[in-house]
Amino acid sequence: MSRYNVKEAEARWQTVWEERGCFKVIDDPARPKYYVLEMFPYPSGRIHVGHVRNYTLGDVVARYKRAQGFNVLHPMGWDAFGLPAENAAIENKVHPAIWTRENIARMAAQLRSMGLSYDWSREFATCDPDYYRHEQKMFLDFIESGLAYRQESWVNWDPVDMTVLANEQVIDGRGWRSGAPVEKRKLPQWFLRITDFADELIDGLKTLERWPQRVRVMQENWIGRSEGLSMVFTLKAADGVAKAGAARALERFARGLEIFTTRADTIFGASFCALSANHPLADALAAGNAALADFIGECNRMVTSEEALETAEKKGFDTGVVALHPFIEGRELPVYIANFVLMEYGSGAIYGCPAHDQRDLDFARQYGLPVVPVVAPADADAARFVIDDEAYLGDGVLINSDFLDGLDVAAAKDEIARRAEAAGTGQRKVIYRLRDWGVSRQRYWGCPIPVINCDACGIVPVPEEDLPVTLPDDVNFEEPGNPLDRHPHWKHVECPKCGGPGLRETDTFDTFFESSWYFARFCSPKAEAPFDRRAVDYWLPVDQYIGGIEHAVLHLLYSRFFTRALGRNSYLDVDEPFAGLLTQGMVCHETYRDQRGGRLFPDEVRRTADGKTVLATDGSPVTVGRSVKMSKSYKNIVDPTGIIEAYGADTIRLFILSDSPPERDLDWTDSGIDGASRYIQRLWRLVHEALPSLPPPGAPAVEGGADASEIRRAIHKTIAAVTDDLEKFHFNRAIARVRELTNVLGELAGGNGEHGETRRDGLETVVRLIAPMMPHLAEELWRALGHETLVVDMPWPEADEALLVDEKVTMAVQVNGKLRGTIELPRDAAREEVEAAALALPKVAAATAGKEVRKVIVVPNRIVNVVA
RNA sequence: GGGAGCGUGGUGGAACAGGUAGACACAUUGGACUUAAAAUCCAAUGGCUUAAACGGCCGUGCGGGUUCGAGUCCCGCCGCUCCCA
Repeated sequence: MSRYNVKEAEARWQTVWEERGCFKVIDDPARPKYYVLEMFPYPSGRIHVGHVRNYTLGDVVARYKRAQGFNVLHPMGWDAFGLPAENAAIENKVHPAIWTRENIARMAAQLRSMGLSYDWSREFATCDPDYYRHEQKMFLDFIESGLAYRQESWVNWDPVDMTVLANEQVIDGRGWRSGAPVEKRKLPQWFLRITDFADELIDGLKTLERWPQRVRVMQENWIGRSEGLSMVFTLKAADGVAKAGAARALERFARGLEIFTTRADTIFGASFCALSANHPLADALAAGNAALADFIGECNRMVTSEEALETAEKKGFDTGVVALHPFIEGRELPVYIANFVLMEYGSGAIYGCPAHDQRDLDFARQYGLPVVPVVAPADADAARFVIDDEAYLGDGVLINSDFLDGLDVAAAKDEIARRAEAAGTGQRKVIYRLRDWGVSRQRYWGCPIPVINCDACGIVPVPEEDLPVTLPDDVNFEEPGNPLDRHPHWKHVECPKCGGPGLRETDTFDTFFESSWYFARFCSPKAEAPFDRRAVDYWLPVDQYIGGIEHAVLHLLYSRFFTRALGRNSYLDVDEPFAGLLTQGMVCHETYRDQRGGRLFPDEVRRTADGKTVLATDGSPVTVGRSVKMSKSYKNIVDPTGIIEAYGADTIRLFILSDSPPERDLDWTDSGIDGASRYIQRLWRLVHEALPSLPPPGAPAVEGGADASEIRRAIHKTIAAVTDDLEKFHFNRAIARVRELTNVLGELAGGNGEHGETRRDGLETVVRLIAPMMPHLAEELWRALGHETLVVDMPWPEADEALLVDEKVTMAVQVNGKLRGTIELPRDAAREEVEAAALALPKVAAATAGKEVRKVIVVPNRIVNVVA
């Protein structure tokens, strides 16, 4: 028997789908829609296995929903702006636009070879001026509606490359490329007011029932809402230490020091105040105090991540200024500058209550400050409750707290807030960890920010008729710095308002800007307007979004915000862009090292007959390391295009879906690929061997007796199970179920031609069930089975409910919870009958010998437990 | 440090809602076919015990608990992963 010619068949069916326009979708309000989207790729040059996994998952969903009768939108495009193109320009002297276009062409061809059901007519790249012109208009509307604003802000500056670095490009305080120490610089930057939507973004998470819980938790933590109290403490110089400088500084803070706390209930345990090194009062005090100025300098050099703040030694500098306790007459709290207080959080000033905050406690122990517990666990002896080296963070009853004594934490917070508000010294306040989104990037390969700076008129938006502001092509990357800024004339323009000399903004947008609305553009990619309202109203939200967990916060949060911002500017009418989210796991592979410890690529090693892993060239031993995420640095990468060439798209698709559930990490193994390939050949053979003994398609089913009815049950149970599995994205289980049915049919294949109709039904069912997962093979076998139609146009098979329940059931019989045997009975047999059959088992009799049967538990059709 | 999750054969993983643990594969071993190999087909495959078993015992990270019955629920440990980073 011949073999399935994978390569020839896959190319042929891809052409057929293309020629017939199978996946071209039109808006049809009369039909239910389903929008499935995979996170579009950055065109880095080649697709990798992670892409293959992502797009395979999406394609299965798209094809399955299509078979179910949905009008499916399944588009693909390119997240085409970004830094790698500029790096390529520097390293290979190729223009970013050309590099990007070439990569897109190569990757699109690779994707096409996978047989994905995209509507390619909707393809676009975000670097198309026709795409980003809309984005520029949106931005101008955001400025108009107050959602975008410009402000001076700190950036990481690489003095050698003369460029701004993202946080992840700063490694140990040095630029990742130049290695030069990074400086902090203040530059005017554009921001989007995402914090305006903080509460909405939190509330919206509750509606996203088809999102993974952990992504919702991550976003909630990222936004970090906390409710607290802002209070003003009166300041004065401590006795005997007043200095001229301090006095002047205090004059500026005559109204007091604003502090923020989420634990106002602990106010009676306060023993000090602490300021951020960047607090204006710190600045003012440092003016007359060199030691303090030094300390502030030291704090500024410190890494200010939250992690570092948690673990670093708590350090402070006593300013000699004291704050008056708002509720204890005459109590003075020393004011420190402390390295663990952030200016960005709250007001940049806190009071410390060491007994109930670990950082405050560490600090108090270091500087010998009092530690007074004011909250004790409800069951503790208040008089003896002391704090050792661990702060008490739990709930409890207030002690040592004057009028708060006896209240619980929540009531105490409330009472303090009430009194502070009544006295005019405080105010309830909600603060967020989330900061506004800085969108300015000092880069060439991005969407130009469409504003002009004029000395006379200030910031002037580029008039709508002048959009898009496009990038100049004639740039060079030979010199450091932003080519847009260096360009001889690009930035020099007339001010649209006064006609005087103006300067274009030379920054471009953060590339998260483009990815925050691409899903909406896919609804009407060719529209003159950014969105055709009828199209977006029909298609949005995305019903199923699929991508990597690494975007759990930024991209997904920005998109949720952007959708709302577009709503506020009347572009769209949905709140949540992605109704369902599936986050796929990483693709992993073993790692290899040679004898000298150098890393090896998987294709540099081979397995010997006795199972050892050796170097392919000389057979020397290789150390096998554990499986980790595929990456260039570990060299544990596999090129999917090579696999597709050798084994076909269906094989790689089957392998990717087979073993691991989509959310979990997937271990890439060569034997897994072989196994997938074997199944494809086996199914092809099974169908072709059966063909001569099958009736023609469409022949009426005939009753074939008990055997045939068993097979029919197996077929319909498989349909029901696979359907359920696909609904829940349990693709690995779906494949297991199909393989089971294949095994059942395989045992009949060489038979004498009995039950022809049933066997045909079985094989056709398998073909239709695998169609979303192995679409080329399914078409090939569908045609082999004598059909003129395409399986891609066939409706999803439906299970016959009547065939899902067995007439006979096998019930397990336990004695005291231990399995002793099974009994076979008609379904829904009477309880007495079941009991009698169970007790009649010799093993049951043996196990209960000499004991009294106290109880018999019968779970209908499942289990009998004899308690003796 | 805080948060989330996960621990099942040699391996990836099944087990819906507490009811026959190990489906489906991979790997391995034995056999058939073949001059031979590949491919394919058949069989075995959690551990211990046993000559062998349609026998017995043990078994879902560890210790306890709830229940007629626990991989699944509860409590306490141990280990790993991810996120905040």
